[in-house]
Amino acid sequence: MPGTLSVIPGNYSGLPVIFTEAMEKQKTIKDIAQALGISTSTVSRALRDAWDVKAETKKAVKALAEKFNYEPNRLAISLLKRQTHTIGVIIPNLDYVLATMVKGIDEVALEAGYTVMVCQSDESYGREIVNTNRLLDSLVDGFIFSVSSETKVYEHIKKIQAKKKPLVQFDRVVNAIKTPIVRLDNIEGGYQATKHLIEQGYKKIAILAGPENLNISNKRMEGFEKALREHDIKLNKHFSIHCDFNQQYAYEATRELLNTRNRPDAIFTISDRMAIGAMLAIKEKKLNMPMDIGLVGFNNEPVTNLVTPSISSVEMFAFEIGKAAAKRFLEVLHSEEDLSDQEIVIKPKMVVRESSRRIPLKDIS
Amino acid sequence: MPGTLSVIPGNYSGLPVIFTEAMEKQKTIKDIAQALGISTSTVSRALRDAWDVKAETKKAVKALAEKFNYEPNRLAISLLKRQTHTIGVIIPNLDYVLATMVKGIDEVALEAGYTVMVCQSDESYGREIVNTNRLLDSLVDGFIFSVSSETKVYEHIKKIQAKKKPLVQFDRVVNAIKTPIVRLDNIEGGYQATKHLIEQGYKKIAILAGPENLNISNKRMEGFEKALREHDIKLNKHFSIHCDFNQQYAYEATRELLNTRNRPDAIFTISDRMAIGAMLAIKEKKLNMPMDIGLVGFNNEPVTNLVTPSISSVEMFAFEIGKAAAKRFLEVLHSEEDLSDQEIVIKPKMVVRESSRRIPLKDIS
DNA sequence: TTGTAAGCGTTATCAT
DNA sequence: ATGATAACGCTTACAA
Repeated sequence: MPGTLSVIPGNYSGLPVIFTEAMEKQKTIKDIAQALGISTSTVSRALRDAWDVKAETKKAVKALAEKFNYEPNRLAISLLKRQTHTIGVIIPNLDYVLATMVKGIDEVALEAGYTVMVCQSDESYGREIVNTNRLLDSLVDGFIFSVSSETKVYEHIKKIQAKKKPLVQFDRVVNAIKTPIVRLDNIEGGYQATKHLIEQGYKKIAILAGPENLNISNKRMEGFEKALREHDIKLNKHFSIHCDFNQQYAYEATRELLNTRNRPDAIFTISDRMAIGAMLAIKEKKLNMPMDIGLVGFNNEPVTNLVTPSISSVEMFAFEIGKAAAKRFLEVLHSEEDLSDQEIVIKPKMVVRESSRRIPLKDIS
Repeated sequence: MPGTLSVIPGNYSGLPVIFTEAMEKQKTIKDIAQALGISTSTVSRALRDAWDVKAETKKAVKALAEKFNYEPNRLAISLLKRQTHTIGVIIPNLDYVLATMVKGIDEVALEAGYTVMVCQSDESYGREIVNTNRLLDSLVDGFIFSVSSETKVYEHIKKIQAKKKPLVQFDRVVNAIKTPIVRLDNIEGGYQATKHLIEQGYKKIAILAGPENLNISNKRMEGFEKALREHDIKLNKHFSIHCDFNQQYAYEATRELLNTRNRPDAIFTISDRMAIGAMLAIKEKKLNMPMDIGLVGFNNEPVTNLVTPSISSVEMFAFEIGKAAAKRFLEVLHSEEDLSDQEIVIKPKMVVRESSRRIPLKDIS
């Protein structure tokens, strides 16, 4: 919908805005100054406990400020200081993983006195652009960014950089854009999952990856291939499938896979939602997990524990990634050092559950 | 943590902020005016296509604006106009339901040219206050609010009203605060769920409700009681349980329930997460659903379809509620009418699944 | 058709 | 210890 992309600066809605009569004006420094018969600059200094203000004056000012219910106007300060103490967060959706990451970002930002503006793009490239522009002209101090699965052109992201706004990428990152990055070690994640399946005796392992333009998709697949190579398992082209990042597509892809003559004996999906899709197809075929077929997902979402059989998955420490991203952002903002070639890489952890445990654990009582 | 509650106005982080040398100044109207040798007011008017500007001048101004990559400074405009085109959204968490509602809010807000600032309080009263204050002094144009389960005192919300900021409550609303409201018909939801259980032949129905201070909790229970009354089932005090709004507590409460001599033959939980908790306890007891015991949840989250047996649940149309809340907010903002005694009430819909279907459907082929 | 000037609320520089 | 003034970037009477 290209129509919605064009934004008329300054007049977004077209609707009239009513200034309610009753709306009592918020008191300002000027009001205090007037009431006290002193100048605004003195008030300003008194309020901020400047050393060169008489104690007496300070007390009077503060008392009146209290009484007036005075609150400084952030807008005015922001305009003057050219910083809004606001972080723009662009994310592709609000699913479990991203929501968890946002919580992490939130926590750190709050602590540091920053407010977070979260814009979710619904995996739409167009909305991502709109959101970026909105936040850009809301004058956020910078961005913490995770691209949508649809995004293949990065002009809007480059625009952030052109405006010299601090920018940190997290989770779904674009390597073509040089910024500080906080992400999972996705190769390792794919590797761990696949290695685990191999160790459980699975020989014909398929992978359901996300769209090809998505970095995390390719990296997890890279880890998958690495594990196969290390164990001298030949790569079967038909077992490497790119499909859309959701349950339905994973279901369909799995159905096709299971209908081939030489069907896989294990499936690794790069998200838990996809694992659920795969599981539905597997159940439909009346195949037994983990005996007939193994299944491993990714993200370690709560749902993996709720289904039967429970689904093995790769824990990605979403909350930690969020926190790290926010911390890194604050560092970028407050340091002169160029951190744009630095990556913070979080190690994933394989969590084994019923869907892929053929060999019982011996060392558990 | 009362420490984090105190905010020093204007200096939140204490950290220094570096103005990068390379940071090329964003061009302003003044720059254009200077370059063209005309006044800023003419530029301002030209940019906004005022009638009283010569076509020629307009063209020149616009061309240069383009070339300069000019973008109006929202902060300055906001300061002048006293409105930020920003909506503050306060929510207790980012779980499925709220995330879905946020999507709805987002969609409407985006369309209307508003940017949304979402602050999630993690069910913490303290964080809710901090967030409210932050947004308040970020000068959002108003609030769309849903209280945390911990919130029992409403001074921070009253503060919003004292500042005459438009305020719409949605989903988890507080009746003590008089505002426009958008919510589910929770009584009806509780009623539908319970009536369904009764119709399936369950006689001893328990309810796991959330905390008592939560409106939705009490309303759903009210519906529950209404259905029982209508069917002449006596209320058993021990079957009405208030527990915390999460899986763990629901699990524990259910365990206790099932260990009583006269255990219930059906459980209605007012959220799906709680239903999951209940289900775990039921499975642990090796009771069969729906035969030995029936289970109905609330929210109709995707997970209800993924577990075995699938869980019956009450669909609450979260996305629609979000959209309606945003629409109502815009109405409040743009109209002089007082809408604060109006409620928009969305009707829920019972979705029957395996966990409570004892009587097979006849009219399905 | 264009320019001047005041103002939004604050801070900072320089006088006094 | 305090005040006057300019500045942040923009809009808008009002004057020209």
